[in-house]
Amino acid sequence: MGEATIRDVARRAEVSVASVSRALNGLDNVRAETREKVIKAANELGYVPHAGARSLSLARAHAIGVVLPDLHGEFFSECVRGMDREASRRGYLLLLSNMHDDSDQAAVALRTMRGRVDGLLVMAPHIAPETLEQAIPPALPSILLNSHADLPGRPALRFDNRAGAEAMVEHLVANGYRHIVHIAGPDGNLDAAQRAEGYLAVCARHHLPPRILPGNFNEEAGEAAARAILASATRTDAVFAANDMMAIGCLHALRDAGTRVPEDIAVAGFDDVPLARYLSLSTVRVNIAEMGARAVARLIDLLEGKDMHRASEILTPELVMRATTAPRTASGNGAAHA
Amino acid sequence: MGEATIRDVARRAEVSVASVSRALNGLDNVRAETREKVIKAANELGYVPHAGARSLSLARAHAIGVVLPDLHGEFFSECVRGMDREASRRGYLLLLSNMHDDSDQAAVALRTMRGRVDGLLVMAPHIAPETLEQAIPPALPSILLNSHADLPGRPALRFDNRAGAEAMVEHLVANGYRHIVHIAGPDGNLDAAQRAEGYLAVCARHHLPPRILPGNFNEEAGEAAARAILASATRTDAVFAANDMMAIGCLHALRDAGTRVPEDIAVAGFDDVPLARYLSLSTVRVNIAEMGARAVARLIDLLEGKDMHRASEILTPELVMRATTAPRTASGNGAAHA
DNA sequence: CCGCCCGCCGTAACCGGTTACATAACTCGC
DNA sequence: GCGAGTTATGTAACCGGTTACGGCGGGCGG
Repeated sequence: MGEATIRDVARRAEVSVASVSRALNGLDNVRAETREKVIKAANELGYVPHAGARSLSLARAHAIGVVLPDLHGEFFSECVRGMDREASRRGYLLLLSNMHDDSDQAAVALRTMRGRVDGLLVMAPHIAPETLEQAIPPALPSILLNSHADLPGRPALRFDNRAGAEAMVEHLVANGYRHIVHIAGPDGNLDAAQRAEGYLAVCARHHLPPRILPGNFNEEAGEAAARAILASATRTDAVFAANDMMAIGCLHALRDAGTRVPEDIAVAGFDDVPLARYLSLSTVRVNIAEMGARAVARLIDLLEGKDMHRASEILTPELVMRATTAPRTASGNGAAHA
Repeated sequence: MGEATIRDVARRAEVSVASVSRALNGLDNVRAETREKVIKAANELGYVPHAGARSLSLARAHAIGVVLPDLHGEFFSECVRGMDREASRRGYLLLLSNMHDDSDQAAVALRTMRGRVDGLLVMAPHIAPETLEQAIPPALPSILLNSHADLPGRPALRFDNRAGAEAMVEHLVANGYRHIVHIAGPDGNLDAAQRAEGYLAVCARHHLPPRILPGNFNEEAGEAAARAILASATRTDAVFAANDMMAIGCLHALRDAGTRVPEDIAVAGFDDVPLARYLSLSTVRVNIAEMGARAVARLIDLLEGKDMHRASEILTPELVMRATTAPRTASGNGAAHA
């Protein structure tokens, strides 16, 4: 019971606590002999410094708080993985708190971080900037991920959703598609809104009539959209969904109905979830892990005063062209592979 | 700069720090009037208690440390999600540290948790028990997840990999398959070893000749295994891979080579990753999120002295039967759906 | 009217580290 | 041989909370 404290080590090594602290932290103003005595005593006692006490007196916790919404699957784990990689490389720990949409809960999560972490990484695409602003302890350096607006003192990192969407729609146009439908993401979601913007911009540029179907990022919404498309009188030769899951739902529903993809209708998504590759779904890749790592890197730079670039940063996603948006040919150019 | 401390609040409310502490923590020995003064002052100053200091004096951090290996994708996120759900429900935070295989690094990760967390959740299927034993600070309550042996004072939680594997192989046998090959996981991985055991047990039970191909949990290993199977003279009518990713790799490679699944060769995996459903892959579902949640629940019970069940716990996985292991018929019973 | 008890509150010690400052010993130059 | 400078060490204050303990005033029983 009761781990050894620094005073136990001091007693055993017959020196003062100050010397123990100095010896173990590698300060140079201790005699080699003393240092050895201390290290010996520490080993014998199995002494491990109490990080909590340490961070209290240093006013440095060497931990960063991560507050994420309830995102699922790859997105979440990739993000955390990237963060962890960078954090552990630089000697920091991650304090994690999922917040489940509810914005009160978010506030609570943020408060409980006070005094445990040196800085915050907050991803909250669904929370209003003002709410966020007042929920974050003002003195805590923090970086916003994929959030709404910029907040005064807090740099942000986000993907250029709009550019990604534009690139994809341009790609569709270049491949000969003209009647492109967009399946939107949920209302109020920033990523979704920006992707829709990109779609609209390209439509306007090429004088194509835009057509947007509602969605919510779930597979079912994609299926529903497919049904709507098939039932509708308006001609459609390509679908650009605001995320991969909807694209996949749509893809399945279309094929089940006997529609050939891409010969009859092309389908594209956004995110490049692992599934996408298996289904040969064209999509826009956002490198989540890298975003996480960058965020951590920037936050630590900020914490350690090495903050060279103080502006917000925008990561450009990459177009991934696969079979579901193959160039349009004179007509269906061969059977779907069995 | 410099958040308000409890002494600032005390000064402003014109009471002592003790009263502030009592008032804010809801103790009953403060006059209502005093409590209000304190709360008012605290709000005006935007006071948020310093969790680090709090945990130092309470010897309670209300945080639990999670040390996970570098697992990817769903497995990781599901696990963390389950943990977080339970933890936040009970007012705890998660301190996360991925350890990247290297066992020194694991030791470091574990040490830095001292004094920050009240308990530990350790998943280390690849680290020897002795190494683990001495790396975990002895006084820190902890629960082992999917690890090798039981350690003296530390309860463990694990999946019954063996039972899951047996169930799947029995299912294959029941569906008429007799020449079943197993693609193994990486050496030294406990999950992998137990799955192989289950496979061997069923083979022995039915007097079927076992055949094991090497693997490493990656998709490529599955593809390689498929090539080996196709090239080999020995007849094979079913493949049971130690995890889904290998099963999926195998599935693709087989189909690319023109082999029909399941008519010519059935394929089964283990894990039930989301991909499995899309590919209609039969598999064994392990509810990772639940394991995470249970682990957290048990750890907190332990911490709070509510530890009723002190034994290790074993979760039984569930068989998920899909198209890739459909019952064997007289012969191929129809075209694969277009 | 006195003593006791009780409710409310403040002072100060404590959690386990770090570190400013004081001190002591020792070197060096003159 | 002595003052200045250097180096190694110890003492105690501090980080920001919690809480044991004691004081004080008021109500109450005797």
